[in-house]
Amino acid sequence: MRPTVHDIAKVAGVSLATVDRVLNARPGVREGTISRVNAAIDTLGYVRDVAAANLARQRDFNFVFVLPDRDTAFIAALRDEIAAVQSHARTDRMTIRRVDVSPHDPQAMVAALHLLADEGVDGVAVMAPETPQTRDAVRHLRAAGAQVVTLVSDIQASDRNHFVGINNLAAGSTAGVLVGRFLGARPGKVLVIAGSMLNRDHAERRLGFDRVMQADFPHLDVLPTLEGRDDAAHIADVLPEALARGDISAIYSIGAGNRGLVRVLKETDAPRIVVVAHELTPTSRAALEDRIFDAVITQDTGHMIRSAARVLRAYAERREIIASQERIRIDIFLRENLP
Amino acid sequence: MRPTVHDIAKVAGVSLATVDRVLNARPGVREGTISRVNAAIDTLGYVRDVAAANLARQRDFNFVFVLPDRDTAFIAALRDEIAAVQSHARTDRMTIRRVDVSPHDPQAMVAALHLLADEGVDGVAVMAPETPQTRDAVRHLRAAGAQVVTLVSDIQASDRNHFVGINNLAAGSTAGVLVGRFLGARPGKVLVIAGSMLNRDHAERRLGFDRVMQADFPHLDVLPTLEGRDDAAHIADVLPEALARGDISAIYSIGAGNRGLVRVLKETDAPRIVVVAHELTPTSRAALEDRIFDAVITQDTGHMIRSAARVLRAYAERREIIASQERIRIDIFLRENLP
DNA sequence: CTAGACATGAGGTACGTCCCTCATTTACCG
DNA sequence: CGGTAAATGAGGGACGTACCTCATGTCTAG
Repeated sequence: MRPTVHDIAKVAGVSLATVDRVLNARPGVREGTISRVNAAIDTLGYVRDVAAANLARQRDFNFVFVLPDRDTAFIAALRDEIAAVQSHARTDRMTIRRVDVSPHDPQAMVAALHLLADEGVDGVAVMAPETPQTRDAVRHLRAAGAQVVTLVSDIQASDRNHFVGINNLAAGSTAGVLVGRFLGARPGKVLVIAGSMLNRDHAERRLGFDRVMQADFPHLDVLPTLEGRDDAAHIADVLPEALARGDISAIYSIGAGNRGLVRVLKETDAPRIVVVAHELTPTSRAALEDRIFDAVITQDTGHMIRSAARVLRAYAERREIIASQERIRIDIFLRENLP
Repeated sequence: MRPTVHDIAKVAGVSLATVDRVLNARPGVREGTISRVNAAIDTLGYVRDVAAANLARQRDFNFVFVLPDRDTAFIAALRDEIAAVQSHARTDRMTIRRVDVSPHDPQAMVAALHLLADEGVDGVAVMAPETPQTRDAVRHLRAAGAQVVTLVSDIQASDRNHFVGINNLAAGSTAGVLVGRFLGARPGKVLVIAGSMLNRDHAERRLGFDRVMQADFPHLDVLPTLEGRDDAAHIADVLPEALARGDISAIYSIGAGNRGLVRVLKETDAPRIVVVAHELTPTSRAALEDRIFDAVITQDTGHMIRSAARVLRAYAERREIIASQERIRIDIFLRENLP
């Protein structure tokens, strides 16, 4: 049988109340007594029964996901996964909400976070650009007692507890290696399409990509970024022109809007182009299956959302997190290993 | 506030005892009453508080991992992850044991499983070859009320609840594409090293590999399997000879013993060979970093062990599993996206 | 020496569910 | 219509922890 608080009390020679004070870091216990209790805890190998604790505490955790209000496939996937977690969360005494914030109004994000802080939520997972304002908003949340996890794109030097996402520099490098090795020895031009270089993750991916290309594939000519605005229609507009300038042997698609890219590639009669893109979505999956894309680099949205929820919960309960479980991998998918 | 059993009783107009009988499928309730209670459950959106339930039930789940007693890096990794889960399991009212079974004695595995069945464990995760005997042993476990999950290598047509592992045919195909595309257009010979073709997962990988090579890279010449017995020393013995026969431009290492492969490759003065191997271990990771290996195809051991534990728990508690969370991916790691 | 602060003990209630007992009502059968 | 079995009600103790109150003991400053 697992030891209980009663056993600790007996072994330490104190009353239940004192054990409770020590366990929950309540004031009014002498140093010496504290260590006596802790010694008893160690010898017994006591671990608090979290289920019973939460039951007694009548604790219902209140977590909120704050996402930009865009309609890319990636955001849609995140929303779906949040919905999935929501339904299972109730079993586990937590309530999860989602707040969508306009990506165009920088003030909106800060206002939303402040609102949540005042509301007294237990934790927030936020996907937001890194600005001095968002940084302060995160600090404010933390000061209000909320746990904060940054999602997809980190907000450094804020007080966030944890970042859920990938190293985008490494992701860009990975894309570079795939493009370089899939092309082989023949020289050629590489077109890079990104949403916007103001976007931190896009800029980092580009940087990682360029580094690898310069170091390992100097025979390839990487063209300046084509800004696709993460918008399929816009990409479909401007891409044909870029392709017409000729000799493009590979495309690296950093951001969203792959539907536009696929449409153009399907219509072009140019020779086979190596394509590496980001995020596994219905579009990119179909493109892999049709051999229009050669590889997709992605982060598992389901894993990210579940990880964010787990981490918020762990911090709220002051439990340790399992680092390896919460590490988001840079997944590479080819046609053959699609999940 | 979440609805409780009391609320159900009120809404359904029955007593607490009846609600309890319905909830726990105890006999002695009329059909009509059952549906009245269920209707109340639906309208209230009641979900059982699993924590409270387990607390009351004084339930402590007893799960066992049964692994072959080999000392490959892969098995070692599994053991480590089991140890990690063990320590966190206590928090969650479960006890996890590990049983190591000789891989050489086919009877030993069956005996071990029968023992566990008689012992009355709540669930077993088993990594065992697929034989009529193991199949029967699994059936016996299930009949004894235990949940069973097969690990790494499936035992089909047994009664197992779930399989935790990857599709090895697809893994082999993935390896094939990587080898083929990394080599480019130039012809050459491809050496395949496996543990033993009697091993189902190895055979499947080989099959997937061959299919892709034939279909997509007919200019490459795939040599017959070199049996490495999953043993580094043996591989180091026989590999130099195979290489000396000349013109090997790629190696696909299906099984264990990569330490031997790395040792030989480090000493050889042959031109750069493309190497794709399985399982991310300290050896293969170092080989990637040293550019001796080009890609490693792997299944996340941590994910697998945690998934097995979660699935056993879910079945034991009769809860639903989240399919996407339990799907084990075929991970591709290059030097650039190492975790 | 004593007031007051601090440390500790003793005991209780609550959380939501499970599971038990015993009494009572309802339904059905002959 | 009585008798019997099945269905239901009423109530309570238990699980392990949190948190509350009140009483008592101990120390220290003035």
